Amino acid sequence: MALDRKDAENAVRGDEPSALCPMPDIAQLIGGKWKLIVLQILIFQGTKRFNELRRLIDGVTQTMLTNQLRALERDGLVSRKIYAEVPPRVEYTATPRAIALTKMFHAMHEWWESEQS
Amino acid sequence: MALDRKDAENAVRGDEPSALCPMPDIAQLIGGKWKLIVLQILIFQGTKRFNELRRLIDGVTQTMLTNQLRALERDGLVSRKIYAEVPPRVEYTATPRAIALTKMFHAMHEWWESEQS
DNA sequence: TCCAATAGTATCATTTTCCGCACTATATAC
DNA sequence: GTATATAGTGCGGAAAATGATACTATTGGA
Repeated sequence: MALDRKDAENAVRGDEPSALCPMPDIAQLIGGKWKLIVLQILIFQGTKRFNELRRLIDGVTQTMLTNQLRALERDGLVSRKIYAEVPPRVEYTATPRAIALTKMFHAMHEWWESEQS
Repeated sequence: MALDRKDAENAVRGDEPSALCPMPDIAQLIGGKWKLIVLQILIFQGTKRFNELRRLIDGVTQTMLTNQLRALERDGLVSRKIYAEVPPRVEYTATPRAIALTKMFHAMHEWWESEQS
């Protein structure tokens, strides 16, 4: 059920927020080649360890996965728990801040599905 | 109102779609430094001409704006109408496919707002 | 006659992002 | 004693994205 132009313009003038939040700032948080994929997995499949993510994400390198996870952690979107074991174990979990993105993922998903028709 | 972990996991197992659509494909369409900004403007503020967009988007160069608009047009997200006038006039409009992203923008907006608290 | 405005294109430079490879530590298993 | 697994770090380079600059066409107006 696609919205038409009228709906879209109402979204600006009505009670609804205008959705004109700063995209560059948002891109800073969830942009980049792997961040959305990582978040998608952690949000919808729960906690994962480093190498589990590595295996789930096709084509990601160790370096990049580390980078992106560090950035997500810095921005409070994932939490990192280290277990003092050998071999080492590190688990990554989506924070509430990340889980609040669930609706956005669903909206994206619906959009994507409607495209495939 | 942030969702908790349980909600997130239910989203996978319940009737809801899992929201595990391919992020790389989506990034192809709406990734890039300027695309989301352009779409945001065209969706929520309606049709704009080239130089209007240029003035609205802080820091964008002519080259990049042309690039991104061409890419969006190729992907059926904006339509381009040329008026045979002098000086030339070219108007860009969000297509229904782009307007269907409205919900996603709203979800992003809500998320962003909830962050600022 | 020359400048202004619009919507570009072409070319090259730069910046940012990303990848490959080698390297580390540790304890357990063989 | 050697190999294995995990979760990394560090370095250098390639590739992709982005930017700067100069150029085009047209015509109305000073």
